[in-house]
Amino acid sequence: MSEAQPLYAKVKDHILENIRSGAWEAGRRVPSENELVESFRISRMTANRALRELTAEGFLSRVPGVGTFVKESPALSSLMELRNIAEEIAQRGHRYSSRLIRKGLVDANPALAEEFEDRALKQLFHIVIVHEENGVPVQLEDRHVNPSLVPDFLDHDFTETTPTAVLLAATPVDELEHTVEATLPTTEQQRLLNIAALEPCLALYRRSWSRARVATVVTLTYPASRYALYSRHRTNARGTFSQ
Amino acid sequence: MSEAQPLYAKVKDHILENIRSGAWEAGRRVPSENELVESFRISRMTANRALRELTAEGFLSRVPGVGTFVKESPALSSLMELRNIAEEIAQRGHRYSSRLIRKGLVDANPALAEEFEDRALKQLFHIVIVHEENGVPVQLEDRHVNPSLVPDFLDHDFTETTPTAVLLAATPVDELEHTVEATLPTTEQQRLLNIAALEPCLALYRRSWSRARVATVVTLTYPASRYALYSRHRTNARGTFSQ
DNA sequence: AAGTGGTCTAGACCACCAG
DNA sequence: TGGTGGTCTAGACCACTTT
Repeated sequence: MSEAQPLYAKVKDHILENIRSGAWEAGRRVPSENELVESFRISRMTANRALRELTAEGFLSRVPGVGTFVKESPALSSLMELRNIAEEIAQRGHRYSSRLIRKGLVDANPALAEEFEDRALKQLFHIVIVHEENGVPVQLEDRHVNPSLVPDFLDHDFTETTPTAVLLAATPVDELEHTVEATLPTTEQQRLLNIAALEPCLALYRRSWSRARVATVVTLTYPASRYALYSRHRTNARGTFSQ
Repeated sequence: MSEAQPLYAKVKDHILENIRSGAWEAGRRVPSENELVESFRISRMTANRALRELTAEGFLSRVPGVGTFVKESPALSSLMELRNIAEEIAQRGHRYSSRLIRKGLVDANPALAEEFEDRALKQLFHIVIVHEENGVPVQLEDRHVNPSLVPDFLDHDFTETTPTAVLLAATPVDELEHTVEATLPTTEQQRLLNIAALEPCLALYRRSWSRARVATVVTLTYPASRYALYSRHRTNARGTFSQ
């Protein structure tokens, strides 16, 4: 299980662990480069790389001549919350159901290995599920999961628990990437979602990272007539908008 | 003007300049670390840092044993941020242009008054703009603006400054609402965006509040083939996700 | 003066890929 | 076999801040 890990990555993990666990609160000073050199028995360049990358990633801030500090974690905006579709539908007072279309192990190909940022990846879990609201298909979920991060993924019966719930319980989500596109459905999608060929769809593509590795890649397809993505949120007090 | 610049930054700038200018197209091999060592008279670690950072920033991709290459820059728009589309396009090294279709004062109707949460609203600013990337329409902006919040809105010439930039400069953004839908284009949209009737589009509807009042309501229409919405963010260190 | 981060060097070893 | 990227070291000089 435990891959050979570069030294700078070990240092980063150690620091992140302390931040995530709450042991090091925002504003707290983290070990200096020289202190890391001693405690990890590494060169200063390696310690520097760990602190520099964590700074670039937004976890730390550095002040020359003073030290390195845990940064306030910015309020997360909510357009793309990881909502559990079953709960979302239940919240609207409707009946949730699902149909499991595919569930199994598939061989990786170069494109999938690239998506998972892991050349060595040989096999992946793959599931396809249709989620229904009052019996009407509203979402087609096509998901690949990294077996090394969630080895027991296929043990679940996804009629009772959604894949999202399983994954959230199994691994922390450190980072999310979303892409939203408009598409016309493939013939298979038309069949599974029971829609016309000219019904436009929203395709939400999402990658989730856990501990610096891609845990799952999913494409969610929504018929336009039955679903829209929505969010509303207050902006952060500092008004931090790009430009 | 010319600040003292670290060596790795000079190397990064040199490479970015070549990418932005189009001299180095996507897929093209960039100089190897050893080649940079020779041409810039730097150490390999410095060359490595430049290439590694540009890779982390999404400009390059590296393949061990093979080389470093200019990455495709897909047209992607951040969902979460209020990005200025002109800067976004410029950032990709492409040419931004726009066509002003409509600009003026319109009477409010009940639906608009409802959207602006202000029954007393009598008139509104209205603009329609087509934004182009390398001369190709990529976004249709249909925007209403609350005159009481941005009285001088129409004084601007939107060929030089985008409406987003004008609004961000004029009022703080306190709250945002987004809805994303997939649509098929109306005939007018087909004409303005120069797309086929069967080209699906993303419709991003956004309301912005400033000081508890709706400042602007905008619908941004993107042809699916030319644009996707994109966001990537780190989750809060404490892992605060809904559900 | 001592400690901090910011940068840089000139080597090194390794895994990987190509011809 | 030679080139590539990936990592690491043990030094170094600098500007800066704190004591």
